[in-house]
Amino acid sequence: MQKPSLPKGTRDFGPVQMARRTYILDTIKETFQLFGYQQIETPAMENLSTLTGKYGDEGDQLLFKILNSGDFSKDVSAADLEKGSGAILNKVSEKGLRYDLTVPFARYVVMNRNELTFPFKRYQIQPVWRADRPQKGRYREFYQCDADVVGTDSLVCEAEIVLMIRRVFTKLGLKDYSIKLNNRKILTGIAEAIGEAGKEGPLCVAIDKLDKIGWEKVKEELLQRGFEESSLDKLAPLVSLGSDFAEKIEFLKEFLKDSQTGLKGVEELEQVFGILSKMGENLDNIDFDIMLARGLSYYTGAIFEVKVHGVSIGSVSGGGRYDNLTGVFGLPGVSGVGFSFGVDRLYDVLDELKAFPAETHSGTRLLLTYFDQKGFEYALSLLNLFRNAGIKTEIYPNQVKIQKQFEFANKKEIPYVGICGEEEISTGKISVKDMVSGEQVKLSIKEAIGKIL
RNA sequence: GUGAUUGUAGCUCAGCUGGUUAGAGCGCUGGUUUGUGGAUCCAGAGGUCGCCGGUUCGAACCCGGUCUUUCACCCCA
Repeated sequence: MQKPSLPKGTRDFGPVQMARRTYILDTIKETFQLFGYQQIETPAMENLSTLTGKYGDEGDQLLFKILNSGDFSKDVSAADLEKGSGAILNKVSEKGLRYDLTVPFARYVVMNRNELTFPFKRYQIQPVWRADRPQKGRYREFYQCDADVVGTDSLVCEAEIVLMIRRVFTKLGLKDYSIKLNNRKILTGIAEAIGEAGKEGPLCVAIDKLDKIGWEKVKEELLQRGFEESSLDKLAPLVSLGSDFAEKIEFLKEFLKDSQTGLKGVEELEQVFGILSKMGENLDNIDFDIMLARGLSYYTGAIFEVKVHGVSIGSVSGGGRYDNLTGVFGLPGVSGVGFSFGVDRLYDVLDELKAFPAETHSGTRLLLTYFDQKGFEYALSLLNLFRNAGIKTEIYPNQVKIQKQFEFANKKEIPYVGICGEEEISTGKISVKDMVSGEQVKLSIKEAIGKIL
């Protein structure tokens, strides 16, 4: 007999964890629906050709590939083996597990373009898999909760994303967090303004580490990546910018005055704020972070990232605007914007903050107990009466000592125990014991239902 | 993928520089209570010391490999 174990980076979820996960998921789901998003699901596996090349070289490495069924090595020659794993991959595997929900969604939109009504708002809550090295808040199997709208470039969508994030966080009782907001065009503009046009990619990667490693180290890294000393001097004033919104915007308008794209980015951001204020909303929890980058290369406009303060978990949500997501699948010119909640990380955050509400009354309310065969049969006859009244009721299935049955109720934190003995049977009643207070009263079935409901 | 780190009873951990039958708390099982749980008391069960191999008279402890945990880098929810 071998000891069973789980694959690296995967977890089981017990009853308590599942109750908490559904609490988070229901909150998110309800919010998405409130904003008019419709749910879809896509298969766990996609054709490898759908997935590869969408996440960069790093991403391709992290894809879980599925071995072909049957004799998977029949097409592999000795010469292929010589060339290494790259040469045999497409001969042994043609499917892979989904890496995120955005790419499968893009595929879905392209395949169903004639049936969909645009702008199309969909949400999707499913697990994704990454062959990453597990760490705190990082798993190989985890859930994403995506909401995207495609077929419109309206900035109302951006504003609504902010509102959805805020609503979910409020419902979950989280107050100390910030929705970091930036615009890819501003980053492009900054690269242009400092004389390093087109290099916003490496610029972002390095600058993203500012909090962690400091300006000096960031400078070092940028020099290594081929940035000019003079460019970095121009960049310096941005790094030390204050936190005031208006101040930042004014500064950027001046700083980016020669960059069409950059100014467009600033304008878009202002518009999002404008829409929020027309909706009667404030800018609470919003943090315009000029240095927010985010890795995914397909973002072209707004970018979001949400961090909860005072916890060791990384970002719990992120997203952005993409102008041409479906282009690779042959449908160009479809703009979209979307974001995603990481349930597993939200769980870790709530856990760390001890912010889960006390156990809800989702479990059994009443356990019917008895002493002997007669009582057992009496209890059986009562089961449906309680259940039909809407009370979650169970009976201890094996005839054991009544102590056992009480212990069972105690461990499962069942609040009421109904006792079926001689006296109760002869009077057609039931003794109901409140397991918290210890009080016990003999009641008619009707009265019992009234008490427990 | 690179560099570290962890692994002893169901859980949390002891186990001194390698030396005889590996311990504790909690939990679990049974009893104290033959119509009653959560508290007390009594008794008991449970471990191939992650796995494989090596060094040694002798390994939980030393060495190598492997898996797993956690962490940094990379990247990300």
